[in-house]
Amino acid sequence: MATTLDDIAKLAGVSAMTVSRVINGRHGVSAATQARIEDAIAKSGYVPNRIARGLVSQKTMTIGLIVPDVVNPFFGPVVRGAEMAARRAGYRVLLCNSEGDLRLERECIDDLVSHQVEGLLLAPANDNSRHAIFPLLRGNFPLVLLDRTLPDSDCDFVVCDSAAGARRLVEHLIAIGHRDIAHLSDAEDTSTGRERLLGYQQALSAAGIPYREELVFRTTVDQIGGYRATQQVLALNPMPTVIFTVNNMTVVGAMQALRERGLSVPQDMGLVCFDDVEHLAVLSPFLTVINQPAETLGSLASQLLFERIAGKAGARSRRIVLQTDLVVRASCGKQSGIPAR
Amino acid sequence: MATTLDDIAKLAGVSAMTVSRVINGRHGVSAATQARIEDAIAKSGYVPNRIARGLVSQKTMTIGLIVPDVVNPFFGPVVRGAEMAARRAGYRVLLCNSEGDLRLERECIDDLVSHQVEGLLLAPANDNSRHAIFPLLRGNFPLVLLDRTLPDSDCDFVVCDSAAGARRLVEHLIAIGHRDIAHLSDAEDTSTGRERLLGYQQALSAAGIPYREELVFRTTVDQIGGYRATQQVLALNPMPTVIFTVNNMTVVGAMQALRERGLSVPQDMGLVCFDDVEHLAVLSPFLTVINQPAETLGSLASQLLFERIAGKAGARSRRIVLQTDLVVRASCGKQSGIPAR
DNA sequence: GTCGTTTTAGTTATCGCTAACTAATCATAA
DNA sequence: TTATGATTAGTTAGCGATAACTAAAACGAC
Repeated sequence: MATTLDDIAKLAGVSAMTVSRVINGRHGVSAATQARIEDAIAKSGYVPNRIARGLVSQKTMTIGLIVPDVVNPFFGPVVRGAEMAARRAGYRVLLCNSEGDLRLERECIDDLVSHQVEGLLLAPANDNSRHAIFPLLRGNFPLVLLDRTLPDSDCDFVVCDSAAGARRLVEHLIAIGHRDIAHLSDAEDTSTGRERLLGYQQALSAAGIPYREELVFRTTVDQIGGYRATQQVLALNPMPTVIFTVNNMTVVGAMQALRERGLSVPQDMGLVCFDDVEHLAVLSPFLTVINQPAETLGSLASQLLFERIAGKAGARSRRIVLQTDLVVRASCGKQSGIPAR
Repeated sequence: MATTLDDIAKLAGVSAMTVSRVINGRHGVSAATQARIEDAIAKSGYVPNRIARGLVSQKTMTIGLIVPDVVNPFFGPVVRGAEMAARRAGYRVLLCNSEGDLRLERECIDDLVSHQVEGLLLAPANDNSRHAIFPLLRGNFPLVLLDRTLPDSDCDFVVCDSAAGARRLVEHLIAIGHRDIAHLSDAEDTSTGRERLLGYQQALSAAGIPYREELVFRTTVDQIGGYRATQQVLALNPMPTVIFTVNNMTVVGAMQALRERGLSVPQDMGLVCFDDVEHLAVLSPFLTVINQPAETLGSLASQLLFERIAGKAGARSRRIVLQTDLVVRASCGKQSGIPAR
């Protein structure tokens, strides 16, 4: 296991350099010597030490990927897309889970840089993540943001068009007759949250429906946040007819709160959200959602990153905005007969 | 960005060794010098190179984690559990997605070893994964298997009691009146598949119901496998009254096939499986399942691994078998009034 | 004031590997 | 035969950090 290049060299009766040449497929080694060395390598189960190689070549063949929540089904495909693209480029992915915590996220960034990743894919926790990436940007460190953009940060990114998606979703709600539409938004410290709120407002405005501040609830974008915010929604009098939650975690909490109150969807309350979930979509297709191309997001971001690492990217930052799909199912109520997809 | 310890040393007008001492909090540096060095570090944004440090100390502070499918919601919590436990121990996780492919899995293993991970968590693709780990076991490389065991491999592992889980699930099906129970099993090349089949047989046998080979369908444990196998089930005459699928991916394919044939669950056909899915469980709790403690699986496996890495584990392999929960919901039919959980 | 001890800082070698150079061998051409 | 080049293999140095040792001050005790 712990064999080194020198061990192999001794075993084969040659110098370390000759072994290195064989391993890296360089010419300048006779067939006989090569065979002897390959034999020794096979026998000893030798595996080259990439760490040492990386020290010399300054290439570690790893990139870092930081996501706020690996359990969120949205990030599964993102990770997969990024990982596959990385593999195709001969790279490995160091994955970190920031849990949406800024301190942890910063720790992850420092740690990954310290591990000499050649580039970083970051799905930021929130706007304040920008402070952690400023040093990277100053140092021209290859970095691609994912899912969310950051203010004041001139940087490559791949995101979805949250405003357009939200607008389309709310337009649909309006079209089927909803007027009082509650929105569970995040604390307005993420680009996605802001844009989804914007899309919500735009759709209302286009339909001539006044925007009512009291129908928008700030929450953490997790299950418990959705649960609490929904309790607030249910305290309204009169209640809205539908709830639009900012993502697929809040919608779970919302559903819990609705069920606790004995309200059924969509009869008593409509419920729609951002992010589709594969299992749910097939096994119980009832939630009307905006579906984001998560795997594409991951693989595109990887590709941008590798172009940067290879120095093929130029100084200007590249901004990729992917479009989303409206998937109408039963949970929005009214036209509940509309078939899935 | 590319600053090194030597750069800092020059900046502060000291030797590299003195800087190293400050960074590692060793004593033997005067307060004045220390302040000067810390100043230089802060100004330059220097981050120590762990790769180089690892070369000297032979500790990279990384472990590898190989899962067959990051998109499978079962593995999300597993990854999270492993990652969090690793962080608590000061380690980082190199995540690889083997896609259930043996060649890819072996590549991942070699690659991770080559990256000098100090240990490896492996959720094996199937029994043949054992060939890839034999060299590791021979070399006493810290390794913990996860989710599945491997034949002929004396090795730490953390798995769930699949046989007991399947037995309990099928016992329930029998108890509510099912007699013709189809089972979508895997190709009988994984411990989980075999044990779930065993549990199925045990439950039948205990109830005096003869085991019928023609009700068991071998399939790949993914969506398309579940889809195809279910088509075969539906070709049977007479059809069984319920389908028990080996995991949460096959159940999705099964559902697709049922829907295509216009069959509804549980009225026309019961459907149950291994693995719960958080979103599904809350948003649309209708699938009767065996729930596995996935996050615990991940964090326990990590803990075992760190004990091994620290040399506190001893020669004997530790075998941890976690118990599962039966969650009865509507999809198994008959007693569809039973509330969720 | 001398000796010994402690504190502070610098030197050297090394982790495993490779770039760049050098040395030795052999073949070929003038 | 000697010069010229091609081929094969070895040597040296260095990637960035640290362990282990050494050297130079600084301090106190007698």
